[in-house]
Amino acid sequence: MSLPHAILTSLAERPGSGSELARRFDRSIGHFWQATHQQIYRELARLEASAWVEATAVEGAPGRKRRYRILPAGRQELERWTGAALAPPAIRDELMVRLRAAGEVDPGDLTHELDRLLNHHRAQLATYEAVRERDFPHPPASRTGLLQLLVLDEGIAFERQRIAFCEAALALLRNP
Amino acid sequence: MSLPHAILTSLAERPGSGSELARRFDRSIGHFWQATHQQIYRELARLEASAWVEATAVEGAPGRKRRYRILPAGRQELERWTGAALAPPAIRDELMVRLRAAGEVDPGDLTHELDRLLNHHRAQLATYEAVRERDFPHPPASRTGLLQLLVLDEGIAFERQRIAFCEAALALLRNP
DNA sequence: ATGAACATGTAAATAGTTACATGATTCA
DNA sequence: TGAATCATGTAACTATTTACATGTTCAT
Repeated sequence: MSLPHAILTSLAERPGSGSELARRFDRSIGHFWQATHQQIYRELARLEASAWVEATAVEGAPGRKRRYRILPAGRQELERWTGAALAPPAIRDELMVRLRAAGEVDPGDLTHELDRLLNHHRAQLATYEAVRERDFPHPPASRTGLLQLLVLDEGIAFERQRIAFCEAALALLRNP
Repeated sequence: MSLPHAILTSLAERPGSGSELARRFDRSIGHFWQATHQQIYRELARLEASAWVEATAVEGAPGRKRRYRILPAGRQELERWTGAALAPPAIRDELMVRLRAAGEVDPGDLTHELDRLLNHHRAQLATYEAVRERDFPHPPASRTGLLQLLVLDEGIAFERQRIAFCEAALALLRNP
């Protein structure tokens, strides 16, 4: 389970409130580890109970906004986890199951859904490419930047692969 | 949640007992939707309660083995699901979170773990390629076969991408 | 002062994981 | 006959999702 460490990483990059983290997740690390705001708030409470982060109330903000910062113990935990045993990914790919099912029964409206999925992946690819142009116009000099770019490029490669796959599946389903 | 439909698909391809399904998952559809034997038994009980599958006791087998078969209502449900709305994948990729973390703290033994992961993906790729040579020496003629091959080739593409990614990450972490 | 937007949180349901238990057959 | 193996299952726990609730500030 990577959520607590994804949050610690995000807070190590920059302190922030729960809602800010939720938005940051939507744009950044959440592309690789999704989380709802409920998950994030619950996890922040746990991280605070473990004394890995601390929170201070933010005056003059709507709601009862709290700003979280990572503590030295939290950074130490993040470092421990970074080098800890790494399991192979637990793959759960609904699309592949669907296509195997489509080999056994009539696929019905699956081509329509594949079209929608194709649009989603094209949009995601465009988003990643825009982020790349904006944040990495030149090769980064720091190790941090190089790692961020490596991960971003993997996102780009993933979306391209998905697009090609959806196109191939559509071609196959449309030519019986 | 695709598990019930992954099981229905597997039973549509061929009837079998819970333990046989668990083994079949390990070799086939489970590469895209993992499940433990406990999950499979629980789900089979649900599918039986929904009258989508039926079970008959197998005489002269160890334990109290039961053979499951898909029923017409189950095939109909599988068909409905195949064309139903398809959500974009919920990505949870621990490796990417690790590498982002490695940009913020000392990566410690991460290179060692990356090496182990690299071996895993190379082995997985070899497995897929062996399956491909064994089961698809010639282009399949049936739609079912074409879809199975499409999915298998996506698995191969995924493993290749992972291997390239692990190698790039290792190169980056080793050259500071 | 009131409604809109924001920030945080509670509660319940579902899904997945881990550890352990039980019954039946096979084989030394 | 008893240990090993196989097949099925129970129980407890953790993680994730979905729906809803509450309090605060800001702009009208």
